[in-house]
Amino acid sequence: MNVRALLNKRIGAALSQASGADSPAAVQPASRPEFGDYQANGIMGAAKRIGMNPRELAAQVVAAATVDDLAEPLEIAGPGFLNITLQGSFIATTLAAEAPLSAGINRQTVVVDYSSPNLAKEMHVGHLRSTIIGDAMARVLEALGHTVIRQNHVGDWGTQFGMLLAHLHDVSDADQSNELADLEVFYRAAKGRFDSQPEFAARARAAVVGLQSGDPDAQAQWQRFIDVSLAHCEEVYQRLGVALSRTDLAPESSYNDSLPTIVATLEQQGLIEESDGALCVFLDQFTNKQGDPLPVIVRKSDGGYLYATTDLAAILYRTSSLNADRVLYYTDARQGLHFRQIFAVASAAELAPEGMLLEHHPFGAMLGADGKPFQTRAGGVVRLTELLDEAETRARQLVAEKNPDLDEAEQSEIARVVGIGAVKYADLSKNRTSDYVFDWDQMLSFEGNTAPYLQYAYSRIRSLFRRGDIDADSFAAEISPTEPQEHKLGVALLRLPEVLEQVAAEGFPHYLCAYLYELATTFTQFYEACPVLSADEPVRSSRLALCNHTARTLKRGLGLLGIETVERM
RNA sequence: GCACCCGUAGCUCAGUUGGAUUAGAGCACCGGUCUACGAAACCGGGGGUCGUAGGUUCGAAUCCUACCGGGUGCGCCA
Repeated sequence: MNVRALLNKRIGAALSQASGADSPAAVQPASRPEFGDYQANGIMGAAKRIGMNPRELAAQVVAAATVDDLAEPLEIAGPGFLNITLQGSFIATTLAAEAPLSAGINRQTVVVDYSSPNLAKEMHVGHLRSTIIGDAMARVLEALGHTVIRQNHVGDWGTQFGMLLAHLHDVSDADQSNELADLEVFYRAAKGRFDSQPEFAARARAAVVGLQSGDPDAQAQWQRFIDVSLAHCEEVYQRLGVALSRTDLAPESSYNDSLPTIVATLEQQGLIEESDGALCVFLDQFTNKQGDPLPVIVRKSDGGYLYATTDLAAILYRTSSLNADRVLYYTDARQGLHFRQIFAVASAAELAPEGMLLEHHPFGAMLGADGKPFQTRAGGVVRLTELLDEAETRARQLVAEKNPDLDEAEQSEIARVVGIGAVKYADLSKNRTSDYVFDWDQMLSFEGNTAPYLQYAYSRIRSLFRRGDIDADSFAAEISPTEPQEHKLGVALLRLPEVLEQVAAEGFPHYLCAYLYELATTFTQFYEACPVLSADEPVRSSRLALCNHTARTLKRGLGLLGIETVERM
């Protein structure tokens, strides 16, 4: 149950009735503990609009609002705030009921376009943010009951594959597996020859033509290369715990056949102009350096198509074949203009129906501690496999330091969960729109808003149940919050649904991280103040139930971020 | 030149779409808590004219305008 939405509804209704106009109640969690659990801010604004004294209006709202089944009597405060404190019994029954997260959700079919690496090379840190953030969003949307269709729009087509195929052609069959084991090296070798050997470059271009015209040999070689590259990606996805499989693939090449149709459609609509031999769509709202209209080029002067055309084809596919209500694109911020243009063209050409939501959710760059783009010491790209290796190595050292008594296998497993979780959480916990600084020490710290801190909080609760010899899965007891820390923890536990809905609406997983961190700190405050196992019944059972609920919420929340937990660490 | 994003504590970041005469966390710094329901934790302290200057109003880190500073993008790569 979304308590915030419920309060908005109830108080909003009273406000509309009292003010005679539709006004949002603007309920949000209280900014300070002395103001209760939630506060309604909407009364001042409504009073201004109708020229009424805000405190008078507040009094009428209090009289008209029916909240006595969930809250203590509403309090008017300051210039016209309403302070809301939830009843302990409401907290208890709501937590006990455990309504599904999908309750009350207007279900949509949502396409989430994420990861989308270029298959010509190995996955590197540039792919990390899209992969992690997109995956978390897909999980959250799914948990809320939406139909989520993951789309991994991998780059498997284009001129660069010509040189890769030409180079592959020169390698004996026996050596191919070896050569392709390191795609980064392979790519550099091919690129080196392309730039320095005219004969090779010519063959590379010929290979592109062969590929595009459906030459069986070229196709077979290409397919082989793609398979190897995809296997690399899947290895990374598996290690990251990212739920992308071959069925989620929507490679660029899959749109090849529909590209001429897209251009023809645009032509029929009279949107196409020819400029220097290229077919373009000009839209007034986009201008170039000279202030002239900026084209979206959909077909090059040599007849080839571009990613703009492919993206338009993808929009058509997603609306007509996938029946998407909403499409979310997780790509870096530099592509912002591209997507604004593509969405505008799609709208002008009516490729997407009116109500369909196309949203680019951009993110900033990953920077090193020096504030410059995150690179290896040599200045090269950091491969994801290497990054994840280092995360596990560093976590392994920490585990060995902190808990040397655990056996080797368990230490390794904990290191894996903590190391990978730390990398993912560091990214997810920051506002995705800005650049972020990648800092090993910060993300692996057990202090502050980090994955290890949350995982630790979880493992402490599990430890409590072990110590008490209580089976958490079958444990059930009524929660009756009496101490302030118990009340605060109960309210925090109720907030998961409203936070998830906000994440889904705005595409910001860091809201969920902030929530989980707050939940964990609220829990430790409770845990410091309120003895559990040594308490007398029924307080003991009530507190155990709070602990159990907290552990489940932490695990569930982290799970929605794609982060695992361990029973001890 | 135009467009988009961003300037918040020494550092890394929040700030729920305009809310509460004390702008929050975590690092780092200073000082307290363990013969442990896990100290991998907790409690307290110092540290900010929210880039600058105006404006809008009961009320601004948040909205508007102009500057300053940083990042990114702007015709046949993706």
